[in-house]
Amino acid sequence: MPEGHALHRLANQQTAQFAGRPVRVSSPQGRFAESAARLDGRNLLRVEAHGKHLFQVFDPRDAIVHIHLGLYGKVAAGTGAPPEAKGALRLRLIGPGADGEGQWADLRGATACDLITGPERAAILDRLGPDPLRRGGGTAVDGAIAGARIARSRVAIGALLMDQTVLAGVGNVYRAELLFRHRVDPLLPGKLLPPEVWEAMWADLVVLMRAGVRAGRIVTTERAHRDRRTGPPRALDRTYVYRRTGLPCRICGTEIATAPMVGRNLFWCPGCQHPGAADGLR
DNA sequence: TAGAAATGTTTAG
DNA sequence: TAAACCTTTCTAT
Repeated sequence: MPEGHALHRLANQQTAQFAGRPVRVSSPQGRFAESAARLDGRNLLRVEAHGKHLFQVFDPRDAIVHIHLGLYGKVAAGTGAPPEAKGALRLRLIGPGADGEGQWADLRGATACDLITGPERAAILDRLGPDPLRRGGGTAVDGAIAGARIARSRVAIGALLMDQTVLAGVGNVYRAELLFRHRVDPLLPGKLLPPEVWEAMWADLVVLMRAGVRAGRIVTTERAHRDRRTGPPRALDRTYVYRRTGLPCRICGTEIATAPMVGRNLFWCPGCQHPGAADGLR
């Protein structure tokens, strides 16, 4: 489930599991075997997320495992004895854990799993826009940096939100939900988005993505947040428009529409999201 | 059992 | 713009 919130959650989890201790590193599938052998037994200093990228920093610090889950990469993790290694298991970490109980984490299906250097990591970070979840991210300054890019672009806001050089961590779900929450037409060119609307969207994104890290999934509906004590929300109750094609809009009843945009399915409400409907323009 | 789709990115043309 | 990457899950047959 890899939008930015999932990677930050994963970084927190792996830091808790392994940081500051020696880690057994292997690649049962073989594809990462050479690098795994070089890392095996070394200390894992920390694990960090930037946008949708994960970095496992080993001692000495110039040895970094760069992971990008892509569309279907997954990490399974647990305590105690790891399960029998089967299938395409790219990377397995095993550590002693803080209390001596064994910790393990298995990576499959990732687009990227590479051993890189500090400068290579810096080059990746250079390509990324501000991340609403980075420490100090979520500040108005970071929001303004992304906002400046948006304000001078003729590209549609629905495309800009997916551009990781504009801002890092938003994917197809947050894109659709954020646009709906602010009643923004996805086709609106960036330069026509009023600055005060972008400010509100950025602030909202910080709140939504932090909630996503805590919950381990994307929940954007007020109703699901309100009802959270009655149990976990059903999938279709968690979103306003994402994957709700043909269902009535929760606000106005219009059928939710879908069409490809930047190679991905975009979902929106034609009744709520049209020119002139955005925050601050009502 | 087969097929499609999925929260993503890079590279080639 | 399309293909490739490579895995799981859901739906249809």
